[in-house]
Amino acid sequence: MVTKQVRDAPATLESVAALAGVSRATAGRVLSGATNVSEGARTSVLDAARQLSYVTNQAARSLVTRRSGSVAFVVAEAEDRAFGDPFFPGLLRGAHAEVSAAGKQLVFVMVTDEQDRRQLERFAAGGHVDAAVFVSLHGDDPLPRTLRDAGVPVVLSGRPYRAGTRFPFVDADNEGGAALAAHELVDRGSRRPATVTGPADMIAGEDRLAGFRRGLQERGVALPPSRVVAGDFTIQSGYAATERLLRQRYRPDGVFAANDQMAVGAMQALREHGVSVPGEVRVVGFDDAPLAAATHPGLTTVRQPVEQLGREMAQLVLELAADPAAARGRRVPSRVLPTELVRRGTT
Amino acid sequence: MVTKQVRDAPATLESVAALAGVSRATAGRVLSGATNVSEGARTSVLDAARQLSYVTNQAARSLVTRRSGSVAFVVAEAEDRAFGDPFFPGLLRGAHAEVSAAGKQLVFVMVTDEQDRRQLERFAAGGHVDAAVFVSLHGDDPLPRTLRDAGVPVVLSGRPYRAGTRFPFVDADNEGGAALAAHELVDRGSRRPATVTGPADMIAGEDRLAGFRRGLQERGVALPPSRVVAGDFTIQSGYAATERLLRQRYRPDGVFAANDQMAVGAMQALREHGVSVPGEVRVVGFDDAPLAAATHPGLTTVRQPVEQLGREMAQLVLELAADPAAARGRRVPSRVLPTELVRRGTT
DNA sequence: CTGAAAGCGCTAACAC
DNA sequence: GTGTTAGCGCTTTCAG
Repeated sequence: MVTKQVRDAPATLESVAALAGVSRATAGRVLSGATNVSEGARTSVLDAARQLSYVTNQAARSLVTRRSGSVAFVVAEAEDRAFGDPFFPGLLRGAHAEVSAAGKQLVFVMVTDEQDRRQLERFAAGGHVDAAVFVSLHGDDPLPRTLRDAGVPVVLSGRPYRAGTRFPFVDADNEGGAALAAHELVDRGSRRPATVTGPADMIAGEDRLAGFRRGLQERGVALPPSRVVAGDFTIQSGYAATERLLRQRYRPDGVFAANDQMAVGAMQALREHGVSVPGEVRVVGFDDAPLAAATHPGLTTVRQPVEQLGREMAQLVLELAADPAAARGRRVPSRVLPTELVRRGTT
Repeated sequence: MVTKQVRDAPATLESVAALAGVSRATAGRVLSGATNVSEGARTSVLDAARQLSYVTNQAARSLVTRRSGSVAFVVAEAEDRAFGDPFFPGLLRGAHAEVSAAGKQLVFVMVTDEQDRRQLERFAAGGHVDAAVFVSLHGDDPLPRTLRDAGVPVVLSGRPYRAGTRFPFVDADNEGGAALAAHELVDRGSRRPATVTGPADMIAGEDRLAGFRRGLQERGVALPPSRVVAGDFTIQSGYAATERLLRQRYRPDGVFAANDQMAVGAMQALREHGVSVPGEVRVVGFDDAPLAAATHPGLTTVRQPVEQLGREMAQLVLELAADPAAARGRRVPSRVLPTELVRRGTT
């Protein structure tokens, strides 16, 4: 029968060592996974630890090792845009899985104003995190650089806006995925394809537009400026953009929306104007959000591996934290993950 | 000009005290907000701290105070259901705001399997968190009790499933909100209202059904069993449930869906069957998710203050952590937040 | 009101 | 392989 340890003072390395009949140092070596310990010592320490349900005191360890054992997941968003999208939960989930598997904890940080910023800077400078991943950064935020200068490895989600800032990042292949969408539209018969783009200040949107262009070009189909209309990743903007498209003299017969939300808006507009999908107009989205499977007909879209993106971000930053040399190295070890077309009913 | 402190060894209490010309003890008193310090000492310490950009070493502090300065945000979900809903990000955001305002950090924890469970138990037992809030608990999970028994204050999101488990919780007034929905339907003219319920194992769904019943009763309108159909909070289930409703001999002229997702599914089904909304059938949802504003017409729904729920959870658990006596007290200081009807175009 | 001193529990040299 | 020892930076009695 196991000893109830509920309310007592927690076991310390000292007590474990005593029970195991070894020194504190040896007990410590076993529990922190050092190799140079005899088999006998190892098992008796492990036994003792189990009996006392020993848990290492992270504070004490941190004090001497100067590593906190935690990774910051930073959401930097001025407005609450990031909360509407299906992205953020997946990234969080993936990052958490990886961080947790590494035996570290994920500290969630949201940065909305100047005060938050300063607090995070202090927090990081104080050595409270071993690494940080950044999500949904707007424009050219200086925060990552600040942290990096304070010695904290940083990885960004999404290709950084300015080419000059050499930060490691993890991103989906937006360009390639959009080309896939273009091919699908054309191969299914669209001859006058159009696209609803993302906001100008988001690089993912730009990449998708570029990829769409390339994809059409590869099929020898033109994309006149009149068939490129701007959206902002919301359902409403997809709706409005599509109405604009429908007012044109020569209606498009295919729409690539730069994300699924806008594609849903597009479908609403098409339906309300009595345009059949995919009969008269084909539609392709991007993301493969849960929403995409729930429309009627189901939305053909480009899937990006959201959770995997989160995992890779965490993995990468963990590597950098483990090996500071790599972090300072020339090569920026970014990762671009493949996207794939998910064909449903709108093409 | 401020001294660059970027790469140097971080300032310690010792160095601050030296610069300020006081003892380490006094410096510590100032920086941890004790009152019994002379004005002169206080200002010189504060100055010194600023100059050295001192940040207290949380590890060292924790080691002696035995408090970690962090709060766990625990997502316990067997499947990924919790990730589709608009709920979880709002709760997280609210909780984070409050935790952060209290100068503590939010540690994000996901529990999916037995191993995660054990890890969290150890983590908590090791004193790594001062408190924990639980989100999207299924059925009657033993985890909260385990933590509480380990001395960690716990607050749940949503009324606990079993009445017997006396945990503090924070919840929206599901019952009252659903009654509002019933009133709206009837007051707008529905005489044969129906409802699409949530899954049987989720108390929020039960509460909403009960509230809907009460609301109809208050208006003297009947709800025959044939007009109560089961869903599971997904768009697809709302779609399917509504199709079932439409196959009945006497079609309903109003639908209350227990969440917005199902309401969206319901609207899809109605449209596809050529039924006009709100002309022939009125629809009311629940949650006021972003989606609700994006349908055509806009979805009338019951708003619950999601972010506020998160805030209150954090607030409550922080209070309990600050005052252990309260935590052990008789009274369970749960909080139920009001809901309100948001009228859009579907009624 | 302030200072001196004693640890909190752990790791990392350094001997043996 | 293993034990001894010296702190990591902070809070907290306890004197003064």
